[in-house]
Amino acid sequence: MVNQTLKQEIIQIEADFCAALSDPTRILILYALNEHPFNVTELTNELGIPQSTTSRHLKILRDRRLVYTERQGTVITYYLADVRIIQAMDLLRSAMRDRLAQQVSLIEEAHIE
Amino acid sequence: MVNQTLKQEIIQIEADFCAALSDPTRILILYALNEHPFNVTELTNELGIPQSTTSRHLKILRDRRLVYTERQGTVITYYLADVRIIQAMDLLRSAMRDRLAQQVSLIEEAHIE
DNA sequence: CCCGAATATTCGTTCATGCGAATATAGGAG
DNA sequence: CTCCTATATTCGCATGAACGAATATTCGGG
Repeated sequence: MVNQTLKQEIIQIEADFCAALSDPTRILILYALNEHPFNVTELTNELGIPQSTTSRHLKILRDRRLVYTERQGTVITYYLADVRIIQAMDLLRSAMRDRLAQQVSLIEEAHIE
Repeated sequence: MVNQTLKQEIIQIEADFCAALSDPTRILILYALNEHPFNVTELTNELGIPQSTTSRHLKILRDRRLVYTERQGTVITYYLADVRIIQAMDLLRSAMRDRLAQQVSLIEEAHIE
């Protein structure tokens, strides 16, 4: 059996990976990069937030290998590292939608009675 | 086009959903519930943590509809709400594994040179 | 109605995270 | 070497999340 400490570390890495996804700005960045690559200035304009905020979020995504970069001169272009990240988000989104729909219908039933 | 405020709220809900997944204890709980349902005491023993901690985490998962409950007397059994949650985690896990493997091979290449 | 077991909540503390402004660094042009 | 643009980092602050101990609630049995 696998070392217990190792297992805990893997789970911790997985949690960190998910933590990267638990911020609205970073989700928007990932979905944007899923459309096509962007550089920092473009993303900043796209999101309408300060440049330092964009860079801070990109660092978090970069450190966790959710995105990667290419430099052309002073411009740095960001790419989505793996399409499975978006696939996972879409799965969560569909599960979430069903949970919320169920919740809504329960509320509606309650009103009828 | 969809209301911008509404879009932001949906993204926020999605972020909250992911935040529920960004804690090692909660990930362990979800994978455990994927095997079979557990009640609070069983989960507490399984995880080896204080009972209040288990309940606190379960509340977070419950509020976000990642799990649901059934009561039998004083015992409350927890169920995984949607298998897609685990599917999404597995997708993220496989993407993560590839990123880490790539990182490791880069380090090994650096040693050779 | 009271007790005990199961579960949930509260409390105070500690640690992590997000923010925008300001500042620092890096690279190309001249 | 200097300036300009693009990007990254630092700073102080404010908010949020996790923890364990202690306490509260809920339910069934007697």
